[in-house]
Amino acid sequence: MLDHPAKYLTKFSEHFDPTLLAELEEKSMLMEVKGGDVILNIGQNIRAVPLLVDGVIKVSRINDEGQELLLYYVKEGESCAMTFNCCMLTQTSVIRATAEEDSVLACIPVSFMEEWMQKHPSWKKFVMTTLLNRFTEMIKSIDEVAFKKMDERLINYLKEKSRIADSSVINVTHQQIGNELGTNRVVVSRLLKKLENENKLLIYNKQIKLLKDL
DNA sequence: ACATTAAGTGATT
DNA sequence: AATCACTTAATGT
Repeated sequence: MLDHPAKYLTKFSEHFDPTLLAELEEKSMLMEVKGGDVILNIGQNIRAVPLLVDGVIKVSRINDEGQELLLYYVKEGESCAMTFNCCMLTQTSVIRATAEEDSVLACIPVSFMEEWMQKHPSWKKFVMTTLLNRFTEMIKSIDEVAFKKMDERLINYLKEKSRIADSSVINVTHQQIGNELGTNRVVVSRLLKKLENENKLLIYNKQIKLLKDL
C-alpha cells in the first residue's frame, strides 16, 4: 500500500463526476502488484473493488485439472466486472485475475458500493457499462472457442497480446500460449511455424514479432 | 561442460 | 487437433 499522491485516478475522470472522484481518491487504497502475481483466485472472496490505475490484468478460467483458458484483459481506466457481482451479492470469484505486467490498483472497500449505486449516477453507470462490456467480450470468447479453429484463435490471441503490450514484439513461450488458449504446445508451434512461412510473423526464442500483414 | 528449458518434427490416433 | 516420442536449439550454472 502507498500513501495517496495528489491525483492518481486521472484515467477515470471521464467516468466519474468530480465529487465522486474526490471521494474515490479519499476512500481507496493503492495496491501495487508485480507481473505474474495472482490478484484474485477462483473461490476467493472479494473485499474490495479494484480500479486499474496502471498496467494490465489477465482474467482467466481454470478447470479442475488446473488448465487455464484466457477470457479477457482489463486495461488501465477499467475495472473488473466479476468483483461487482461478488461484492453486491457476496459471492466468491469464478475467475482468476493475474497481473499481466506490473500494475497499480486503487481498491475501494465493498462497503461503499451500495451507497454509491444510489448516490452517484456516474458510479452506477460505470458499473453497468463495465458489466455490459464484459458480457459482450464474454460472448466473443464463446464464439471463438465454439466456432473458430485454432489458427484463427491464435491470430486473435497474438493481436490482442500485441495490443495490450503496446508492441509488435510479444514475449511468450509456445507453452504459455498453449496454456492460455487451452491447447497443447505442439499445436501452437506448428501453427506459428505456418504463420512464419506466410511472412506474418517472426519466431524467436521466448519471443514473437508480428509483421504488418498479420 | 552439463543440465534444463524451449522449440521443431514425424508418426499415430 | 491431441498425444507421443524424439531431436535440436537456446539458456543457465
